[in-house]
Amino acid sequence: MHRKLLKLYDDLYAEYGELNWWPAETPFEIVLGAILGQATAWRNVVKAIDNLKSADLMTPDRLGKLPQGELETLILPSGYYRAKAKKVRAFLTHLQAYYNNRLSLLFAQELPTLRKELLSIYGVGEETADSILLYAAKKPIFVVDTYTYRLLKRLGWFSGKYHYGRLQEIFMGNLPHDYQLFNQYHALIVIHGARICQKTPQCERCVLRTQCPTGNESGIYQGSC
DNA sequence: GGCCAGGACACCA
DNA sequence: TGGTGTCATGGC
Repeated sequence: MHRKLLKLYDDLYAEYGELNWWPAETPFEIVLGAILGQATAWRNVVKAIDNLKSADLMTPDRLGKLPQGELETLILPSGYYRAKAKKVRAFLTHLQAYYNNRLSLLFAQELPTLRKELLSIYGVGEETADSILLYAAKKPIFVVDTYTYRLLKRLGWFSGKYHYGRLQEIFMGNLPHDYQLFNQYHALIVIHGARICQKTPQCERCVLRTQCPTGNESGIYQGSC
């Protein structure tokens, strides 16, 4: 599996190159993006983030003082806006209560401790916690998402239903725990999946949905849909 | 008009 | 522990 994972990485890297994720200006923006991005097309998340930026609310201090109703209105384009407003609020409440709104203090902890703490916050599940850990706190942990699941299923490297821990173990149990590697690898998987699916959402030949028409082993669709 | 998008949680058996 | 319903906007 070690070699296969590295081969897949090389194929994706050859296709997309260095990506330098996450697409955000600050760690706080990454946290917000991780929450607002739950089960949502990224273009809609960008609209919500832009609204917050335009209102000059991209700090825990200022956003924490914003009334719930106004927060809901600003993040409306990202969908599930009432539920997400509660989640953002829960994170901000935690950050204020225990770290005086300083992300750097929160992130100063060891990975296992920090992960457990993030998971204890309402609205922060495994993927959101790991996205924050990897991209905002720069900890070496592999982020799993639906694209990861589809790709590994397609490649025949994973069977059964979606299971975060099992999917994560495939990568973390067979690759060096390197921050840069995990960062780039997950970014490549998402860019690959998102590009194809955004281009042709209904395409039956999409490698991440059905069978690859070329039958290539890498799982990278090498034709045009 | 229907499908889908970088999940998490509540509830039930 | 696993399965299902709910949350919701916006692009194609």
